[in-house]
Amino acid sequence: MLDITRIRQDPDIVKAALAGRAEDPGVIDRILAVDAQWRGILTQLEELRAERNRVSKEIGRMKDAAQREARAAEMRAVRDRISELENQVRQVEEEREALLLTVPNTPHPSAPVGPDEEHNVVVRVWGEELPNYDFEAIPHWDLGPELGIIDFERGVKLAGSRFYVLAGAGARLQRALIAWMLDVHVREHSYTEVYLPFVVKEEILLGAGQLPKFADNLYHDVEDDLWLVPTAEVPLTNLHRDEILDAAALPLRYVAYTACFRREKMSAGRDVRGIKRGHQFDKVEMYQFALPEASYDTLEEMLEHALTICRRLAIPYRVKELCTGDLGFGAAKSYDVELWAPGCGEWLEVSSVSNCEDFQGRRANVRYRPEPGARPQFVHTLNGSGLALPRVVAAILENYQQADGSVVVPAVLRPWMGGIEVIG
RNA sequence: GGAGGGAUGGCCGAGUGGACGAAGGCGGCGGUCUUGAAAACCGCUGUGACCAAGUGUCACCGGGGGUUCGAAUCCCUCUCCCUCCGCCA
Repeated sequence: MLDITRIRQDPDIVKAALAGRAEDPGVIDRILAVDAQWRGILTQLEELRAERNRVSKEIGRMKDAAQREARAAEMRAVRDRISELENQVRQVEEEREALLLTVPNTPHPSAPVGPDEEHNVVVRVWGEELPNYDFEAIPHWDLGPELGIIDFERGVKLAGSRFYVLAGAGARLQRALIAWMLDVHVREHSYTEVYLPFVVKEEILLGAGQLPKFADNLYHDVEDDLWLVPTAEVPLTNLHRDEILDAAALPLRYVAYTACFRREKMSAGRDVRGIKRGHQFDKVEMYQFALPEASYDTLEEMLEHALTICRRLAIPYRVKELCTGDLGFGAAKSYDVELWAPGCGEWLEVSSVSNCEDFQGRRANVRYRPEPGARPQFVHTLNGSGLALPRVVAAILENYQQADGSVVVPAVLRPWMGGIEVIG
């Protein structure tokens, strides 16, 4: 959520920033109009409340019953007027809040400007020598079933399209990746591992920015009004909801494994083959609560943490800086990390690392106190996949395949694979 | 799921209709004293909002609603926590 004070003070700057996202800047004018209305009503309301408080105290001190009743009668009218104004204020406030919740974050000035993903900028490429096979690399959706480690038919039987079953060494490989990534981030990158609920309340989705705009893409349990998490970022953002953190303790670093659930309504018909885009997938997520002055250093650092994983898997990757039109709703600046998959001939997005600045901190009310006695400020939050599992599995299968159809297990994973060196 | 008991400031804990944004204690910060520290004593110590920006006003005692001139206090409701029973990985 954007700061209403900032919108009041610099509406044109905010509008210009949103224009870069191909977002309708007219919403800012509507917010300003409702805000002005809200302030007008609030001023009247508070004046009346001040009068009521003053006179009520007088009444409490009065001895004469008739005089007392006369004043009380006057105050009954004031009370009714207050009640009317309270309803109006609440209504206008809700309207303002509802509008504010739909406005995306303003991009950082360093984000490349452009309307869509065509304008993202590749900033780094690693692994110049793409694998040069003396056989034709086949895609994971053929390789997996042949090895008996990915079962699409039975996934569909159980849960419908976009679900699959991992079996044997395939399931083991995914579990090994999760355990290994968590260990690397905990031991080498100083994150604290947390295990989180996979379902959350509506207000938690609002805090992270998935609601109210993206309800279509979420699974919702109507009976208990709980939502399946689309990413661990959602509960992590709210982990310190309504808290004032100790500035000396920042940054706080968390890493969590969760399953992620997405209805993929917006991507219907896209990426239907393979395990690239399913309704359920596993992910190891990095998250940091940072001081505002440090958050852009933190962003670079988190990107490195994700790239460390890629490099140790020895799979070629590239890093893209997202342009203003392709940034996620809450992000001010993002990098995407993609692994090369020679079988399907695609770069697979395995990580997105973002600085949301104080956008989520304000929505989830996570603050810190800069100095003892100083006013609390909103923290900056950063999230980054470290990494998203199915696509890493796909990339491993396609990069490590051999002419006989078997797949070599990457050296770093063997201790987590019970020493298995080859699948097949 | 059934029965009962709770929810007050960073923490503990008073407060059953009017001078209560809230006693007291602990913790924290500052000071006096001290070579230094401790002890003792003194002072300060929640969050947010609005504007006419002031020794200003308003709101907040789990959430929401109600009664009243006036609610931490009375009523309704929801959530969460605790105890006992049932069920269960």
